[in-house]
Amino acid sequence: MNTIYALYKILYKTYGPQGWWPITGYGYHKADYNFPRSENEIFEVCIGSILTQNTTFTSVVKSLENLYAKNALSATAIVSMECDKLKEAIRPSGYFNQKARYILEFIKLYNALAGKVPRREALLDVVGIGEETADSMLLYGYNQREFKVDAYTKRILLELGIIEQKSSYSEVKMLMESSLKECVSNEDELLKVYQEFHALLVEHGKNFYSKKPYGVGCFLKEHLR
DNA sequence: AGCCAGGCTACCG
DNA sequence: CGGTAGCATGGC
Repeated sequence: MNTIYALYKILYKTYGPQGWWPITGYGYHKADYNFPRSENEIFEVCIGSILTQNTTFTSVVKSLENLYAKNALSATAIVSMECDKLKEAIRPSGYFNQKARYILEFIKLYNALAGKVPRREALLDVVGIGEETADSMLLYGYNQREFKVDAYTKRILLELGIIEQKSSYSEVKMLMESSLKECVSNEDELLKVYQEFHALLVEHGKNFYSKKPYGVGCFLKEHLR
């Protein structure tokens, strides 16, 4: 068992299953991996992935509920909305001008897919979709084995001395994926580990890595010694 | 009052 | 290439 997988086991034992990605009208679905359950739920995860950029998820929930209340939580409904109405609905998540554009740009690709799984490269070609957002859509919307790296992931691994400050997104992603593949041979199990691990890192990050100095009281440091 | 949040683009050197 | 201002609202 390598360090990364050991880290996962500690977090899972501490916090348990997280049930990401939460779905409007249902919420988190702990220990139930049969999500998303429909085309519209896949779409919702993708839109949520854009909305959550540099924003708390509670704000995203408000935006998604605004869209839901307008019966506009689908690709066809959003493109037929007035752009100002879209902005109004997603306003709570911040950056509503750019995010409205990003959503409309994404929908072009989404419609062209006709239900198929997008290639990572195709997602990255969409304005407003960077590496983390692409991996978020693929991992939680399309159940693809793509590890999602975020600010907490880097912050925690840096504090533990596992990566360096200058480590790039793809370097961290590859480290996580190669380490986990060594320990988890079953592909379905590996997908679950990717989904839970990222959520667990966020939960742990909120607890010990949101304000400086980072890592005060973090028990991972002791466990990995 | 000020800092941070489940980032990305555009532009700089 | 790596580094950073700007984007905007809400919560604490």
